[in-house]
Amino acid sequence: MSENICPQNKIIFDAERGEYICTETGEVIEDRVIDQGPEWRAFTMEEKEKRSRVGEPLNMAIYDKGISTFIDKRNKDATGKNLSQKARLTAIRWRKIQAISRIQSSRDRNLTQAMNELERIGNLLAIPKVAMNEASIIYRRALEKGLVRGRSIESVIAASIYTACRKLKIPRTLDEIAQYTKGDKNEIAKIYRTLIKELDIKVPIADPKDYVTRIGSLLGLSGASMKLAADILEKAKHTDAVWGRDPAGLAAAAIYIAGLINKEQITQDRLAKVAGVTEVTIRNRYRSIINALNIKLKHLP
DNA sequence: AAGACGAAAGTGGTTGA
DNA sequence: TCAACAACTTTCGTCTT
Repeated sequence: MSENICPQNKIIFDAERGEYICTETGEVIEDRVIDQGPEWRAFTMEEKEKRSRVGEPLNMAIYDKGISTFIDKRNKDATGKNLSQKARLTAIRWRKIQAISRIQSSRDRNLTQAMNELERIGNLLAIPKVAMNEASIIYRRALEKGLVRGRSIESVIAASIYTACRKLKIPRTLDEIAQYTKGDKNEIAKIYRTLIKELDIKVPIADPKDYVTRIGSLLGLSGASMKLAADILEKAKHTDAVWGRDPAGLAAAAIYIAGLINKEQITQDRLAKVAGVTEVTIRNRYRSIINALNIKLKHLP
């Protein structure tokens, strides 16, 4: 659909309005996708269930077999007598096959489900292909390392997507990604941190400037104002107005200031909604940036 | 009436003894 | 293990346009 109009990585998804938007031209690629959203999700869920219904009996078959003819380590037969040498060797081989087939099938089932989830979330958020690939690589590595055990596949996939986006500097907030999963934001954040640590992934520090284009285009901001906002952030880069602050909030504040300067004012309310922060945060960031850079606006103490 | 402002209390996670 | 802590949110009354 949209690939023809715009290079894939320039398209963003505005979940609030249910539109795909090109970050370069600000043009709406396809609206009302939200109407399809639920069906998409329902469809996937159905499919997931269908899959599990197909998968389950097979699964049970393997397990039944495994349990009913479970080969323990005692090397005794049913009557308690020791097995012959030959029977013992056979038993060892059986145990190996049993272990391998169980591991492989569970790994495959896991990956199948994970890739479905990746596809689903990726589509909903219009994640670029490169990031999808990156996410799938990250997930596979996590799976090999046993990091998925004890966590939901969906959450680990969500964290993988977030990690891939961070790594490739694609501005997606945790909230946006969490929105389409059952798990909550904090759970995904925690897994994200684990992934970074355990897989030794280097992630560039989130740059508020990356969010300017995104937020700006969602609000129909002029290119000049976006440029100004980016410049403001660049200047504030090494001040304590920026240190350790939420990049989305900083971007929103910079856009707000740029809007004031360029007489292209955007209300804090709208900005807050799009940036995913509160008005109060924007106000705080905006005040500290103004102080740090000594920007003079008419109404200042 | 809408928007901006900021104080004060609340939230949930991290940190360090 | 738990209290202090930082960053952000919620809520709300007041001021400005």
